[in-house]
Amino acid sequence: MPSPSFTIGQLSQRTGANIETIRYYERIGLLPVALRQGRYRSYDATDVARLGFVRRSRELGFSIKEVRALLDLAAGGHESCAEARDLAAVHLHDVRSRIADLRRMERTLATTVRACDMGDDAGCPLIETLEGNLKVELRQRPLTTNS
Amino acid sequence: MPSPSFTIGQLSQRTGANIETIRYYERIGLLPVALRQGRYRSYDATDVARLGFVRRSRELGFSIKEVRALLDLAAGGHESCAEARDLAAVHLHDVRSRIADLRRMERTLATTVRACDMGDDAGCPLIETLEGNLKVELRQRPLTTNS
DNA sequence: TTACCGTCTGTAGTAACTACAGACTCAAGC
DNA sequence: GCTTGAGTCTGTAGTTACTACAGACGGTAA
Repeated sequence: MPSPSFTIGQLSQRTGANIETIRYYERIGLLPVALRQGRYRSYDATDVARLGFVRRSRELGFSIKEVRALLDLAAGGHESCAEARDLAAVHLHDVRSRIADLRRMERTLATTVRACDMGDDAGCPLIETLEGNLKVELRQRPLTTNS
Repeated sequence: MPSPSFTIGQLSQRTGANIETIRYYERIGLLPVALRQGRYRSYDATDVARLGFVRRSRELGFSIKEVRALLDLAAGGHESCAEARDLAAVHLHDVRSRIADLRRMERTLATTVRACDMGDDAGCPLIETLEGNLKVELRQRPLTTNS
């Protein structure tokens, strides 16, 4: 018996991908051109799996290009594992360096916001930081000076 | 005496912003339309300061729209401090949630890469994770099984 | 029959740059 | 005086990964 088929809206619900995105993936060849029932696209379990794979990859931060590579590797069987692993390792390195960047931002922002809250400054600590008038790491002041 | 003036290339060197970006900022009104010497743009210390402000803001992850607001606040004097602080606080919250997202990615990637390295799996742990065959949080396996 | 929802194609918009093409200017060297 | 090369100019298009329409069509239910 034929596996049940869905409309694009149903595929969207099942995978969480939005409809425009599904059509976009088809356009760029990340998903195969869908079969038609009349002029409406028609999908089955295979499509759900493939789109699920794409979405999970994207959620892990892989780029579309990387997702393409991963799809190829997934089709290639277990010999591809080392390659897939390397792709993930490179990506992991990238994710870690983005985390480091964001943490630097976080520290500076948190420090200046805190300085604003203490509010014993002639000017605005944040603005002054952005103007480059203050060294970005504000020097520690005794909390007793506070208000 | 007039303050010394620079070409766009010199401004670029002084601030680290690239030339195309400087012209882009002018086009979108983030920097004022530059004076000309002949038909070349001409900049001075004021421009260095303003562009420096923009760059530092961008490095802290503020969007162009937010940078515009910060520039207005900086021009507005110290009454704007509370507003600037709030903008930064909202942004800080945003940065923190991006960090949390990336950390989730990091954990999953690190776990799957490690599982690949242990290599006692019939298939490829990464691919299987992406296929949704494994719960994303891989269960811990005793290290003694390794090799 | 009318209303309404879902789907279709095709195009344009988003953010923040970056990368040209092709023309022009200016200073230095011969 | 001429050439060469570096720097600059304008204007447009490309990048990433979608998202948001407009305007037309299809199918179903009251």
